[in-house]
Amino acid sequence: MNETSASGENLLFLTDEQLRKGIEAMFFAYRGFTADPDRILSELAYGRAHHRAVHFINRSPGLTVNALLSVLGVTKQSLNRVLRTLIEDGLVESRVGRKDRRERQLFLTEKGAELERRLSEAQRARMRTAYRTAGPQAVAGFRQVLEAMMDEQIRAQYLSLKEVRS
Amino acid sequence: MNETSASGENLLFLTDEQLRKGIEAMFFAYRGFTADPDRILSELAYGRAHHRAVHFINRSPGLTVNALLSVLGVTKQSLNRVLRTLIEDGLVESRVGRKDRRERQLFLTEKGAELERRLSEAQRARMRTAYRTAGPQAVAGFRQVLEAMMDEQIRAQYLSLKEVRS
DNA sequence: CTTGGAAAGTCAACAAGACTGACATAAAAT
DNA sequence: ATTTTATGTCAGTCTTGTTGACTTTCCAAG
Repeated sequence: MNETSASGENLLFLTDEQLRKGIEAMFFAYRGFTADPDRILSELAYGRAHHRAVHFINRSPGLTVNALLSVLGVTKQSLNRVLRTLIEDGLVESRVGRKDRRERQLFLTEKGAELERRLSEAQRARMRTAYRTAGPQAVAGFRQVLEAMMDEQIRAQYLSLKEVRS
Repeated sequence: MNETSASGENLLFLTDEQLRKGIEAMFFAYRGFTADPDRILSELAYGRAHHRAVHFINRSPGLTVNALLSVLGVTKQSLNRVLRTLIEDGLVESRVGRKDRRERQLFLTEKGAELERRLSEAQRARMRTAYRTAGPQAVAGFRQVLEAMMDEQIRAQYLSLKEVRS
């Protein structure tokens, strides 16, 4: 009822109005975040699902289909359609697993890596600009809040990949 | 190649790897951000599109269809399907515009407001927890980066609603 | 060694929600 | 009177999610 009740301490300053603004900021920012890759993808008759698959295959070459659909949070049937077109178009290579031959290991081809670079460069450019505009301290806060917003298991997954691979 | 090259200044610290982590943080956090409302919506055979419509009608009662589809960034055909079900189900009321009788002004019914509260409370709860975990300074940075990530016109739209309505 | 799950992946069919295009109606503007 | 604007609707397409049913491969218990 009293909006100014938290104005002194500034630690418990979470009015519903401020939370609502945060919610809308997420919504609008996410739209900006996906806008540039979306434009590139639509030229090629691909969608966001293709982008995500290519992104994570690039990040972890050789990961299995199961690992990929787990990180993407979709069903294997849904992923499979996307994956099939990427393989048909020669962007992704699917090799039979070395140890377990039921598994398929996924890799980007040179052509796939090229698309990945194009997409992620567009996305990074926007992120870079936003980071520079907001400044280093803001970036740290940005990451902290986003991490706190993730589901538990997802956050663990995310944090476990925080280190750069050699 | 050398990761520590930016460790001194900490102003131009934007390695591709750090940008990639930011991109993934957005992806995973957005999933968390929508997870709670999605669960509620699926019980009711609604989707995210319904949530967004209800959210913005609640924020700006009496806004026109045109204004709504502009803020949502979808076509009228797409919005219309969602809006029709919300009106049929008695969550949204569409009144002929007072000044311009071509326009329809949109309002939540009590039932609609109830769903809005349920959805936004779930979302606010997560946001509140994330904010408290990260702290006030992080929250400020979070908002700064998100604002910088929006498209120009969207940001203007967003900022113009920054003030609390009476 | 065989057989009977279990696990990984694929195929088929369906649904939500986005899109475009065409058209209808009513009201406002010229 | 004519044109423009705001809204709604119908039809059809696309992406990307879903479930269900199937094949191939592995492993473990008898």
